[in-house]
Amino acid sequence: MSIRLAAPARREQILDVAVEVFARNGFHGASMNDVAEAAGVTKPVLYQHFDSKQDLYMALLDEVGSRLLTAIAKATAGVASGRQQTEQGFRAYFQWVADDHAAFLLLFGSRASRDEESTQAIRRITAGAADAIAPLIAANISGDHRRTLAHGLVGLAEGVSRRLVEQGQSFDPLVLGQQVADLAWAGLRAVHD
Amino acid sequence: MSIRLAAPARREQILDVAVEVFARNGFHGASMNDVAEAAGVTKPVLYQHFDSKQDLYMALLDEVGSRLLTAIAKATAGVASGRQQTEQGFRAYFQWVADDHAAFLLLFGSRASRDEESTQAIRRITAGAADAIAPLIAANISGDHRRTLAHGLVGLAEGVSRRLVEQGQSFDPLVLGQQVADLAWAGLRAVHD
DNA sequence: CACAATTGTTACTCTGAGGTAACACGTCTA
DNA sequence: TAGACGTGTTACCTCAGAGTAACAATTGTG
Repeated sequence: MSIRLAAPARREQILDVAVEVFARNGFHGASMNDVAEAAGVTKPVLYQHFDSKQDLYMALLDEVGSRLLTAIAKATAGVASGRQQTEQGFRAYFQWVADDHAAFLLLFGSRASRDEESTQAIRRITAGAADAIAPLIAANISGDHRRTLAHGLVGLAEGVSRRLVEQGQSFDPLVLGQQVADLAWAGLRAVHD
Repeated sequence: MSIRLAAPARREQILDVAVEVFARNGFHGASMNDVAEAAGVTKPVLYQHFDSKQDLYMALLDEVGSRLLTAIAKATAGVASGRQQTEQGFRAYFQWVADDHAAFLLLFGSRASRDEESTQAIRRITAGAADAIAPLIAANISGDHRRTLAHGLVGLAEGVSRRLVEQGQSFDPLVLGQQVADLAWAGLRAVHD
């Protein structure tokens, strides 16, 4: 028998290990048994805390995604200039990636398998990030077009991060954030209609 | 009994419909029965042409990915200036997306579920695209760092496309390519060490 | 200590789906 | 028309893995 934990603590612990397991093996590649084993527990315990595998997965996406968006929002909150917002936003993004590779892989890694429901959840997250970027485009283009380009910049951060994480390279989020912000900011200035 | 087709024709037809089916439902969301039904045929026929579901999937990724890389290579081949290469490259990318939404979703859509093998295949494709972009960065930075930023620009195109395709929006690849190239080129110029 | 509530395990059910053996139908050639 | 070859179908096997019922151990409370 494993160490007993009170329900809330067990729930947290399951979430913690499940991020790792799903990040490593993907949704379909990881069984509930795998998660249970990683938590040092047996399968029915998981079902005391989550209705289904899907339910567990969604809880993870929500938790991890809101951590990302919150980090970006906090980082850009007190900053006035668009240039600075860009830099602080990307820094927060890369800081989040550096702090928790598994979280990044869960949301954006190549093995993040997705049914309709989780696709929506992840869309909400990227859309949230894009909404933070869209206002920084000065050019006089339509709101929709603006959002499309903003999604491109979210993809930019994603592409950079995916390579670094998958290669297992360590990086300095401050430096990287500044460099990507340089690129992005200059790019944003160059947009015209 | 369905219409009889000669083996090579049947194989092609299966590949054609399988792109659609996998793009719509993802690897795990689509069963071999689904593919067979879409092809107007029964399951064992699939296994006359492909060893396994995985084998079929890999054939699709290879085919579709090489079409993308070839299109980019062709578009940038005869062009001298980096600025022009950037524009032609992105235009080819968006043209490919516009021509075949399903192909894009198969490789980069949110439902492209991936085991180790297909992850590698898709990495090879994005790496190929990044290799085309990397030399365009003028700044004196390390090759590795250069490739990282290049992967970012691949992600840029991916992020833009994903939004447009998932929203079902039509777009002009020439115009979009130019706009994204404007952004990317200005960004690339701004990179420094 | 008694016994209730909570936490955990063993051992199962059941379904979806990948894969296959055996057979049937068509078609082409002699 | 015989029969060989290529193409397709029916009907099955098999197994991983989600989910659960019944039971056991632990902890807290009068």
